[in-house]
Amino acid sequence: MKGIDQRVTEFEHQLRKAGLRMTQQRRLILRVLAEADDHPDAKGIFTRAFVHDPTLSLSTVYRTMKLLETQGAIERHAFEDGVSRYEHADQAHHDHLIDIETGKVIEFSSPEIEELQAKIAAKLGYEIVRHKLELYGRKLGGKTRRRRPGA
Amino acid sequence: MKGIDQRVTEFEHQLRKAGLRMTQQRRLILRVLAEADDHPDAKGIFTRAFVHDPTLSLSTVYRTMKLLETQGAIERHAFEDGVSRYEHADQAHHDHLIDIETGKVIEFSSPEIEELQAKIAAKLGYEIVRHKLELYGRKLGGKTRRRRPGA
DNA sequence: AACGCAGTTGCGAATGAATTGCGATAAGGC
DNA sequence: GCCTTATCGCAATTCATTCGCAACTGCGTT
Repeated sequence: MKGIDQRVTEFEHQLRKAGLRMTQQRRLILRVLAEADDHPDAKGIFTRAFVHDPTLSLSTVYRTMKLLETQGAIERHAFEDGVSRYEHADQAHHDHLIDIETGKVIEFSSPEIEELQAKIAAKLGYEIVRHKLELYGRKLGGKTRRRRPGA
Repeated sequence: MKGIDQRVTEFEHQLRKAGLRMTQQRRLILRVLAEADDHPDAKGIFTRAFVHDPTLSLSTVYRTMKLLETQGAIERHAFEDGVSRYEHADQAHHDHLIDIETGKVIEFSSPEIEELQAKIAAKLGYEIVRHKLELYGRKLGGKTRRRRPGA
């Protein structure tokens, strides 16, 4: 995993290049995002950041999320709960499987599916710019399926 | 294609069974939906219906959409424009390709992708309850690709 | 054909996520 | 350190959707 500080520094350069500034607030929000291993929404990010800086405002979080998104530093998702959820974008593309009972989000990726998508789009006369694939499911079997120690 | 009147009647029976009523408003909205070949949002449905009954209110459209959805008569989609869009659900399952330039929605289905999805979910210990696949793309080639008269 | 009662409606107010206007503040090039 | 201007905090605003409530209307019953 890429270091958090490194990621912050990279983004700072990116901002500078665009004539923008690296502020305390942005640094803090970036840190919160980098430390998150889930997909928090704006309020969630605000809450976590607020602990470290009680002067931070929710508007700033929203503004920063929009900025980060247009800069390509994060991805915004709209799952079925109606709010926008975010995750940092320095990792490889992946899709999501959402546990409809717990709301837990599991990431996965499938080159085969991507390939089929491209093929379908091409057949319809389109090229895919981006896509969204969300699977909503429930855990199999009463007892949690346990992996065999070697499989 | 199933007749509109037939569809309305079917739904009326479905309502009766649930102790609900077939009202003028519901009949009208149902008709508008059945005649729509696109994916209108609440306001769009309201506008089309309002022509036939200027006493109709937007709240009623929203309420009816929710009812129709829980009754399984329509499907609700949340594409990237932030509003809920609807389509009647009497047809086979399909996914959507959205033209990012025109907003046009094209329907398609791919058993191969569905199969892969199930396989992936199973590998993660899940069974899929439903899924959402949206492709966002732009039309290929400067000139509109024309189908050969026989292909 | 009239009755009655619960399901429905229209209206306006309320909600909640996200955005914005504005005066105050602070980043960072000089 | 200074100055320009991007950014911030706050309150007010927007926009989709929902809700409260009194009036109304399906529709099974008499």
